[in-house]
Amino acid sequence: MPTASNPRLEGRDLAAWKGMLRVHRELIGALGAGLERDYDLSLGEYEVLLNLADAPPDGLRMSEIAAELVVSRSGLTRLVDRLADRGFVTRARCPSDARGYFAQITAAGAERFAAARGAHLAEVRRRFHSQLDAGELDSLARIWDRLLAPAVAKSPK
Amino acid sequence: MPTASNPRLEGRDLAAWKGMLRVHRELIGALGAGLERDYDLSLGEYEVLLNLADAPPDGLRMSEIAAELVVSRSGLTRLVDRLADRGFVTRARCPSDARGYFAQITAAGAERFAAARGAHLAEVRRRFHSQLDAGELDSLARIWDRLLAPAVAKSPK
DNA sequence: GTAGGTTAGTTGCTGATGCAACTATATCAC
DNA sequence: GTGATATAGTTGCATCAGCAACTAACCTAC
Repeated sequence: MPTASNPRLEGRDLAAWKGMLRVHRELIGALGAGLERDYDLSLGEYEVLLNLADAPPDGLRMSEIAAELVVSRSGLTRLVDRLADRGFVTRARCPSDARGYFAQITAAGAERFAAARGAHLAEVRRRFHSQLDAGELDSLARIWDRLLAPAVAKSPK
Repeated sequence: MPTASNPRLEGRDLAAWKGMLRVHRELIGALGAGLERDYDLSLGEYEVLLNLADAPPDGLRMSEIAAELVVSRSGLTRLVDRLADRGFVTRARCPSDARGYFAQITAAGAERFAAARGAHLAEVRRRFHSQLDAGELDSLARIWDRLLAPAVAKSPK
């Protein structure tokens, strides 16, 4: 029972929190390493390609992708730079807003992504989904939903 | 229903997985920013101090801390370097193994950590625990436990 | 139509992280 | 004991990410 003088996390509170940090790091580490090793893609690059592969043919605005990946705009600029240098995406000016760009996946990008997707998702399923039952997956979905809902309820400044 | 030709994640599988990635990034981002802003500690530095504050007086071996934080040994070396430069930890040779060091928290480190802990945990509770009920926290604890158990069952080489 | 403020995206810079290589020590086989 | 191998920790290097500052374009008020 936490108090002002003993704010420590304990028992299930501790396990629920610390477990997420640990599981996330281990899974991300392992999945990223596999993707890098077998397909020469970082997890960030994979996620950009994933979003673009499912996007309308015009592609997606830079900011949309940044928001989806939860990375800074500058981070996304360089992520897309790297993908563009390798010929996996291209940028197209946005006709309705001259400040903006669409990022679009290229044939080469789609091909690389298609190659990586199967193995990556198999690994995600092996390490994550296959360890859990349907009820647990439902719980998780509900929990994430709950935690994301108040995402805008920022800390009091 | 995923198949070899359609490996896509859908429905609750997608929500359970993607939600973790998103929640983790948002929480870590917000919590790290708060800690940095108010106490000039990165999350990694906070976690090192947390582990040392709860450790026996001799401190902890570098490798133990690295394993606990799930960071590389080189990453931990520099994390401890930074904390040592600021006077928050010291290194002591390990008497029983001349290759090793103990990292120990100093009075200044303990003081800084004590100052940060309350606010940080309040924020963790506000953003995480307080959004969930007891059953959900139990579910999470069980889920992380399940996912960490086979941590050593590495991908087939 | 123009001034003020806002938004999209990029760039300079700095800090953090991991891998691979290295040093020093420990351990095991014999 | 001695040589081969493994482990603890650090360092060089390259990569990656964010913040703050910048440019260009948009938008609103008047």
